[in-house]
Amino acid sequence: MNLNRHTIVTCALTILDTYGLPDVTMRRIASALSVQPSALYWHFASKQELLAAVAEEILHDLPRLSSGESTRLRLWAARLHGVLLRHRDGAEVVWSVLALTPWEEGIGLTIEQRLAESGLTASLAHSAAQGLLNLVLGQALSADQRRQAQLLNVTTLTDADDPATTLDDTVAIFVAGIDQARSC
Amino acid sequence: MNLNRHTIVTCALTILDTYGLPDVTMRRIASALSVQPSALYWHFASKQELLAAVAEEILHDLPRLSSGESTRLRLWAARLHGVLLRHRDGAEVVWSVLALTPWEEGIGLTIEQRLAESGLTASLAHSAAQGLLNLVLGQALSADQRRQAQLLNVTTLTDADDPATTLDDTVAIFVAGIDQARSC
DNA sequence: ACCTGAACACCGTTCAAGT
DNA sequence: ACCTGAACACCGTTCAAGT
Repeated sequence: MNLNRHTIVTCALTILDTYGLPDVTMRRIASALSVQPSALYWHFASKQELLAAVAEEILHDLPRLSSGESTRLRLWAARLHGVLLRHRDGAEVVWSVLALTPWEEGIGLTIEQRLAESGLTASLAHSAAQGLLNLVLGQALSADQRRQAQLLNVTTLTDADDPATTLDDTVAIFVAGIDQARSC
Repeated sequence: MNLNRHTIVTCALTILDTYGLPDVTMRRIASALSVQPSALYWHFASKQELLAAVAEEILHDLPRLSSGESTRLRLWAARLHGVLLRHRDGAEVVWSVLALTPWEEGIGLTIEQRLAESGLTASLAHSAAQGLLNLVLGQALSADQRRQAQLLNVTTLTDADDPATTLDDTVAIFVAGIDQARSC
């Protein structure tokens, strides 16, 4: 009783971190809040809408990439990566929500604008922004999946790969490629 | 009756292409084959195992990146992208399966080997291979998601973005970055 | 060896009805 | 305005039993 959107989102995040995305179900959230599943539907029209709010919460600490910061792309990418890895399955949640968000309203747009400022053609800026975003999300998703595989020790992994290092390596490569394109 | 693994996989692929991944359920496949759901479990231990076979089928047409082909990375990436987009939700299926595959047995390893041959350090070759794979998978996943959004016309998209063009743009950037790293 | 039938423990969502 | 209770149409998986 006395529910509100924020309480529900917080509860969902707790379940996410503790048990993972497959366990984030409407019934599970409801039961954790000692409420009927149908009660959630007064506050959210669907599970998708609830997950969108969860994704927003995950991205809340992420600073905007403001004007003139095209040189800090690597830093910003690392921060996005860090924010995603702070929650279990964070990358998957954000990705599933970003999929339904028009590009114009997503975080990719600010990257595109910085790249356009820094002298890329509009078309290349768009492609590069999309690529960089997918690269960071993809690395985070892979890291999450490895984390899960290790929990179930399905795999005997030889690598003690640090996700943050690998992320920075790949982003550095991509940014070097962008700089190359700029000078042509 | 008279089921076998191949028949089941083919049926699953048909449902995938026609209705999308959410509709690929054990019960749905069984009913399409006029069989009880439990019958599938004689041939596959779980849905995961079935999906792994589906992913293998999707990747079947993909040529291996053989020795000395590091210069054809762009071409190979385009082929992988193409294979993924040939089936609805293809990228998602392959990604979910690749997540459970040890790196040593996945398609990423061959990329890593080519890059190592071409003069990258072992560590960088590993990162770059992972990044390139995630980039291609990520672009394919995004393209799939846009395709779906357009089917439900959730979004009024301004872009007539060609996925293949964008893919090649981003891969070209990444490969340029790799070449840069090689010459240092 | 290969499949049926029935069950178990779940899902998301809807909707009349209560307070 | 906000929540309960009950239902609907689904899931993946197991397992005794049939042939």
